[in-house]
Amino acid sequence: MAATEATCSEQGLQLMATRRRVLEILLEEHRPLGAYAILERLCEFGHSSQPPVAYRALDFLTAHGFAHKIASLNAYVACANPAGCERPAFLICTDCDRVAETAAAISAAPVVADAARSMGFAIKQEVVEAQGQCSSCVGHS
Amino acid sequence: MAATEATCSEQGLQLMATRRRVLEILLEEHRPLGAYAILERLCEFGHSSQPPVAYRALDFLTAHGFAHKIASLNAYVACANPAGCERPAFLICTDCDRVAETAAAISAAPVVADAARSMGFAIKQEVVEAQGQCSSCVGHS
DNA sequence: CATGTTATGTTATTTTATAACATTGCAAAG
DNA sequence: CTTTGCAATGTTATAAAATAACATAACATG
Repeated sequence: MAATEATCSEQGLQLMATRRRVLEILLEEHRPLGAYAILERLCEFGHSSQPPVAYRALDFLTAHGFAHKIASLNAYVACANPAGCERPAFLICTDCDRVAETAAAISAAPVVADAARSMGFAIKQEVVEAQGQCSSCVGHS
Repeated sequence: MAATEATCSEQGLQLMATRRRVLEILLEEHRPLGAYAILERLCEFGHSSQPPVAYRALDFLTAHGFAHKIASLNAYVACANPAGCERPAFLICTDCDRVAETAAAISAAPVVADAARSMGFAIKQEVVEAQGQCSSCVGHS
């Protein structure tokens, strides 16, 4: 949160009330939240409850790397390392729904990087999400 | 297609009319198609046009590896290598929308694999999707 | 204070996906 | 054969996720 505020004032970004509140909501949970779940929470705090409210805040947060969208869940999480976050990868526990963020890159996967290079494909952005069981859930079923 | 038929009879899977038709539709395109685009095509061939029709066929095809869902697009593509497909990765061209499939695995990315191992996270399934420009589109804008 | 830009509010709609229940077709057990 | 049980479809309705489009407010700054 502090890191985010710092980055914002550095870069002249406006961390407005709604955006800040959405980020707080995401930080309070350690799990991915759907846009509509966020919206519900938002309107408990007196904000309007129309979808664009949530989506705009999420657009802002994800555009600047303060939060990430988990494509395979259609859900959002706060960034674990807003200061130095590039090409994040996610480990999603299918039992407890918690998500761990780790620095990565497909580029770190020689197989894919090589394939891309040999086809002349220029990678701009990556989605790397692994689903499985976290250490707490591994034994339990 | 032949490979798919072979696999089906081997494993006692039923490649029914709708499922076959959906696979053909996906094979004809080299691009990912949304479920509703598929549905439109389907009903041109006399099938019912209710969403579950498409989704059921897609569930079947993806469950058995004959097709894949591209999570970052909410769209579906035929598998490029139904015979030996495991842990596919996708290179998605944002200009021409074409998708190349390549064999991969996060496990192939030491950074992520190590992170998972050190946290005791057991990876079951992976989503690896890169967006960028394919060789034909790289110069053109 | 006029002006342009950035952020919000609001209404409506589109796109994606699933729940739930009824029906059909067919193969294997009786 | 027939019945019984499963797998696949048909159908209606709804949920869930996302965006379009237009109106309004807030506010720095020239």
